[in-house]
Amino acid sequence: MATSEDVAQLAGVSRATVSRVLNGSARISEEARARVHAAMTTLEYEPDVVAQSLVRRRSRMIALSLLDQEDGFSLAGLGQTANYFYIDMLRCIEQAAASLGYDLLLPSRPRGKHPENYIRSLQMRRVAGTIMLALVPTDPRIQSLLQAGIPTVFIDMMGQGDHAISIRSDHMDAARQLAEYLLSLGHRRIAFIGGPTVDLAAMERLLGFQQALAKTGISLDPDLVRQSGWNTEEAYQAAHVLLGQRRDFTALVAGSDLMAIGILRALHEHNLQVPRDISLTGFDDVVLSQYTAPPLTTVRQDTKTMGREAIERLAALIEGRGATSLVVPTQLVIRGSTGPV
Amino acid sequence: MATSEDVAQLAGVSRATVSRVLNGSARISEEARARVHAAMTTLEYEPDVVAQSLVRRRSRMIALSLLDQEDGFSLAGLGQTANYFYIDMLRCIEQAAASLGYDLLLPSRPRGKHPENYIRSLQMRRVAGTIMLALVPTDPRIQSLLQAGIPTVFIDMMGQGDHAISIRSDHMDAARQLAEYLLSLGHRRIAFIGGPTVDLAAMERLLGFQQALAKTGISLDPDLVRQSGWNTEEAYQAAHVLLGQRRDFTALVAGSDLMAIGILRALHEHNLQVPRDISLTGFDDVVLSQYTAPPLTTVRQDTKTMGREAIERLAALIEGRGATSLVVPTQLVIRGSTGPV
DNA sequence: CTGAAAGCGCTTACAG
DNA sequence: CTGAAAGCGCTTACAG
Repeated sequence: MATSEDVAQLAGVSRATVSRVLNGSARISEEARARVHAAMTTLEYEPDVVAQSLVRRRSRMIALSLLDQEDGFSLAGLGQTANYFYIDMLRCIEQAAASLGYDLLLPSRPRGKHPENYIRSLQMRRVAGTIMLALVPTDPRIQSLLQAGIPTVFIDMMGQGDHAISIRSDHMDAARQLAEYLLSLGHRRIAFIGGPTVDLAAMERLLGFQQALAKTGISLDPDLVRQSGWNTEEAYQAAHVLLGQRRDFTALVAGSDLMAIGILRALHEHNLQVPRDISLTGFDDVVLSQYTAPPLTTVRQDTKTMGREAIERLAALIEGRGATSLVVPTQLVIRGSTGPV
Repeated sequence: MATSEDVAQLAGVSRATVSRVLNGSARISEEARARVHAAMTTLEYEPDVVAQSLVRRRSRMIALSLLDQEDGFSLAGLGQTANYFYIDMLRCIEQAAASLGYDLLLPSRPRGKHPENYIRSLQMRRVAGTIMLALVPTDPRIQSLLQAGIPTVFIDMMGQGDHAISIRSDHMDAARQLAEYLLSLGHRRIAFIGGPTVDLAAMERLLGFQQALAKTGISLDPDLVRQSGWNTEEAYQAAHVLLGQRRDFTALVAGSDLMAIGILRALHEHNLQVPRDISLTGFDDVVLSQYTAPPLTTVRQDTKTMGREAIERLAALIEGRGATSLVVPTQLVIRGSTGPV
């Protein structure tokens, strides 16, 4: 593999000059630039990113931290139904990162969970920035990260600082769209099985829903509002409990699509047909929600925009251009799981 | 952040000595070792992995390449139902990598798809090895990788060389277990909607199934054997076509759990009840297959073992200890989607 | 516009 | 057992 020295020799210039054309420095004669370019192509030269990282004190890697409330691994939670949504998010992030020439890194963290160790390991790896996805808001690493000044984008959670912004869906508005749609179908007694309300997104969805109903003078029966974990299993059980006690509602709003899948099964087992007996809605619009029976009415999070904006704004932060937080709109998707009363 | 120079000064030794105790060299006096260790802890020293990579010409990063027949991105395919299985695989890989102190890298590949570029970018990043997951066997990068001598583990596909091994499930035996179970329930006319037979795993599953039936003197009706893409949608459609033509079977074997989910919906739409009218089986045992109605009988791939062995054997390859390919057993999981004739 | 030199933080023969 | 020195492949003031 050719080095900048090889290129310099072939082009008859110094390594400094090679470096300058490589980095697009202005003060280079056209002639030198041409010779260097020629040499680079004949030698198939590609700069050594490790050496660059060492001297620049910064790599072109973005660290990914996600979902690790559970056991400290980034991908660990992905297999759980609670997090299927984030898979979509991840692919959009990867795509955006690649188009800006950033690698994605899943750092191993052998030395315990002290947040300082986490930060140090990021610094030692010279990561340019980090994307934090779906962490619990109390994760101690968040504070350390904000203090360390590593450029950071939080997705789906709050968090700001000089070098940090956040990107989230407009959960309240999403819930409003769903509520208005159900109201338009004539539903008045509506049950709600949401995610854990310690989770901001879950809380916002509940609030948005309540407020939209209130606007029409309808209030949610507190006993018809339940919560469960984000995963399919817990939602399934919560639905069972609810159905054991109450049946006097015509629509049921689930906190997420994957929760809706569990709830669908519970309804099924209670011999309730969807949407004939009960209308059911999800949240997120994961791919799978097209394949339930019936397919789910839900509200789509715009993962593509979120991923692209996350990387672009992170790049701006890295390059010192500054960036602001963003709230991304959602879109109602009507399918077969909802119908008129 | 402290450097080895700082440690050396505080401990009253040279950087060479610091480096030696860091790397566990034998020829170090107990006293020097103790002083260096003391200095390292008071300074909270951690070696700079970038500098190490540069001089050792090798990092502690393992590159991940997966699923990118589609558009060149590693995570792109994960969101599709066809690949939900690999999410499980990934988390097991990450866990194993972390426990051996390897980072995982998702390299961006801006410069087109030439396999040489791919290899060069891995070399420039000094990756220690690569894990290849679920690529199509004709992917040109595979050959280049084998030639370049970068330690590689192929998961779920063949491929061997001096520095490469493969790890796969025993698909034929998995299909045999399924066949024998269905036979024991009294099924004789069985339909099969498998994955694309250009895919080795799909082919092996079909063969294993056929052979197990043949042992009992039963042959699969060729017209009852169909194939579709691995995803939910295509399987759904294939099932529709099949059910439009034939109904004279009592069991249907799907090529994967996610395919089974699509097929389940088609059966539903044809007013066929599972398992009363037709028994249905999946493959893989993804988390979701517990939550279909009814839950799926399937055969579990041991992702945990596969992930752990992949990383451990890759580490062996990296360290020049050598390693051999591995076939991992599967396990029948009986749930509600199958019943007696 | 361009080159010589120093330096990024480590490791590793080479001597002793 | 240990240190001085060279080197990994780049970038960047500093001069000119």
